[in-house]
Amino acid sequence: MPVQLLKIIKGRSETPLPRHLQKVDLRHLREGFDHTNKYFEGIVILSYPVTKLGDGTDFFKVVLQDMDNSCSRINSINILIYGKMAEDCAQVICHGDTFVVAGFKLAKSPTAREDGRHGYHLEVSEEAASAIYIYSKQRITAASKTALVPVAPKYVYTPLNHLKDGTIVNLYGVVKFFKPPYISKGTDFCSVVTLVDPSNAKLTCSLFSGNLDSLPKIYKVGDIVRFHRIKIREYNGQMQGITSAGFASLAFDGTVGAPIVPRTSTKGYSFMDEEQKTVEDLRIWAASNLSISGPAAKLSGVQPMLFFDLTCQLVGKAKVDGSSFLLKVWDGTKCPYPTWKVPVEARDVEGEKGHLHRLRNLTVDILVYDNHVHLARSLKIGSFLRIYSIHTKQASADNEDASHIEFHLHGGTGYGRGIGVLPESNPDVKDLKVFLESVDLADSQDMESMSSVELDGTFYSDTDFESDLQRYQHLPVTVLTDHQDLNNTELKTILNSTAPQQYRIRAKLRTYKPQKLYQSVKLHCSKCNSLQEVPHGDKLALILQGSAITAPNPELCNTSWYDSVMWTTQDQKQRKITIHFVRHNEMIQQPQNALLMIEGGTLKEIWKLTKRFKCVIPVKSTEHDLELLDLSAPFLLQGNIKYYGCKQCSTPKPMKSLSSMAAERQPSWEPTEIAQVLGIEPLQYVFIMKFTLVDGTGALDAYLFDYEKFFKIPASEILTTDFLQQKMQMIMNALCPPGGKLDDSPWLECFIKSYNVRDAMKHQVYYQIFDTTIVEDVL
DNA sequence: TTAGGATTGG
Repeated sequence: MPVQLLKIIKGRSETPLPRHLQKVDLRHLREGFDHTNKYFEGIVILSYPVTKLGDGTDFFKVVLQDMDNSCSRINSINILIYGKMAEDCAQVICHGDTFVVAGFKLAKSPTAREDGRHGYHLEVSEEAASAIYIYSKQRITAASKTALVPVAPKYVYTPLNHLKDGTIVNLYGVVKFFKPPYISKGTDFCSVVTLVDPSNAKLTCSLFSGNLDSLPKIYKVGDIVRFHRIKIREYNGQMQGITSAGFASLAFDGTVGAPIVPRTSTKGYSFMDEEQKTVEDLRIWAASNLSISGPAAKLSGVQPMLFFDLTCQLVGKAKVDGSSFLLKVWDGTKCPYPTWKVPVEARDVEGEKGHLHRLRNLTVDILVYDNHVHLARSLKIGSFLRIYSIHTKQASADNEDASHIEFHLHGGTGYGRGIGVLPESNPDVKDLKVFLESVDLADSQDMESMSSVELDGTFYSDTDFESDLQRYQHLPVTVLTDHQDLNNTELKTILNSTAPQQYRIRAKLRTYKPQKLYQSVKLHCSKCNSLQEVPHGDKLALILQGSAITAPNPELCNTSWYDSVMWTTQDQKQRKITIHFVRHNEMIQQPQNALLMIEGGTLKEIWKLTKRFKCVIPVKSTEHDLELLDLSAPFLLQGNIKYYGCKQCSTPKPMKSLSSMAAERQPSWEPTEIAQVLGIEPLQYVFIMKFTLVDGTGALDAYLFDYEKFFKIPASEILTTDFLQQKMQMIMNALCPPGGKLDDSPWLECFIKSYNVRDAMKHQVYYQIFDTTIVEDVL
């Protein structure tokens, strides 16, 4: 077959395909069959950016959906286009185009298990005498918008246990080991990084770049990285990663709950909400699956004859000889042992003389050797460093002098030995700066006499010191968002006063209920003021099962404002599922903006749909209209939030009421608006807790009724988001240390209101916390 | 190309 260039044809009848070509069905793609005169036709549902392979060949990947088998479990296939055709094709195709490929080569798809597409992919290139015909975009047809074919993210990330030799992949991982960038024996910088992920596989990567900045900015074990276009090779029976053309990386702090700020030198990188979730999930996984050593060592805590990583500031530096270089650093704490001073002339030390003198009792000399000299020489005075795997060497026993310790950074890169420069934005640097500024140099001068040997255990560890500091500073962990002008009132006075009144108080949290925090989340109707439990998933599953018994009414399919797709499950149950896609401007909206209604879906199926589509509404058919299910089920699912309506205050309307919203210029599908047009009084998620507060004059139970202001965590999201649950637990542990004495508890500053509750039998005064919030740095 | 994790010399 001759090489044919891409053709764009307006209507398919205008230029028919060559007559010798016969259409082949997805189901009939088999190895060993002769596909020479066959062509495959499908709809473009996804395409990826053109990339270059290791050898410089252009590469373009397109995913096609087979319209003849759109209801089959596997109805899409990857098309890999190489060389000139890749670029030609990428320039003209659009999502939704009809795409014909002839003269393809069939090969096993290495990604079939992950992407759920056909077990084979089609390879297309000029060399293989392939031809591609693209029919310009037509109005979306029913099958392509079933969009159970999801519009996948732009990048696919391969779990570490699915890596194949010779592929170029994108991946995420948690750093288990790393060597900070060093100058290799070749022409580039090198960094070696070992990653792990929840698949429990491990991947060691050798990363090279002439540009230091383009290597991943990893500062500690437990950091999370995202690599794009890393080449996978097999080496000594194990998979290995290596930089390929176009390699790019992002790195993130691995601390659960820390802000997710990508560290990268790449401009214009893509980073979606979904990827944010990936990072947070990996953090949580790593927290319980990766042993990350405790808080970093300080000079005050060094042990002789060991290796440690030191975060410090560079005060001075000097050349010693050809193979060693001196770094004078401090971290604000004092090393409890006498330390070795490297003999160099004071005039040969680069650094601010006055500063060097003032800090002389707090700085230590670190001698770095061989391959580290070059980098050490380039360091700027005042910069913040992390020096990895410093050896604390005790002076030899036969030395007549008093024993002292020496700090060496030996040559080589074993165990990640090396020097990393930390940016000012690094959280550890921020902490260190604050600490350095607080150091009273007069103290360290006085301590000089104590420095020889003080090993009787009277030194406080840093954690003791910090918790003491917090205890004595009396800084409250909650603050008022208003009423700053009020004075504090003692709890005794409040308890002896009549209600209703408002007070500012300063108290400690003795205990709280419920202790199981998930039990504190309820649903509240602001109209009738009722509270109810959040329905359990099992209950919802039952309601959905019940509604699936009602067969969808075909007359309610494909109306003026939505398009419907109906199919029957392949399993024994032969369940009928119908999805109604609401149209806007005669078009189905992009999945992330689209609203759909589903009949007969299971909880799992609905859950999956919410990952792709903005809004999902479970419905059932009646004789004349689609209707909401029983209000024990959510009237709407959006993201990972289920929205419920109040049974007492709602008057549900048929679904056609929604058509007016669809006709709006830009339907926002806001839950409150949807609720309104459907006659639903929405319930709000709320935290309800009882805090027992004490201040030395009395004890008072105050209720917390909080949508999200107090904890800065939306009550609506906590039940479905692990890391928010962890965060809330950490906040409560900070407010009320478990098992701790009251002395260890921090102060809370709160605004409370007293109010009367009377019934026929009795009268009681209650208290509620208002206008109060957790301080930013409580964790 | 370089490194391919796996301390300890000066």
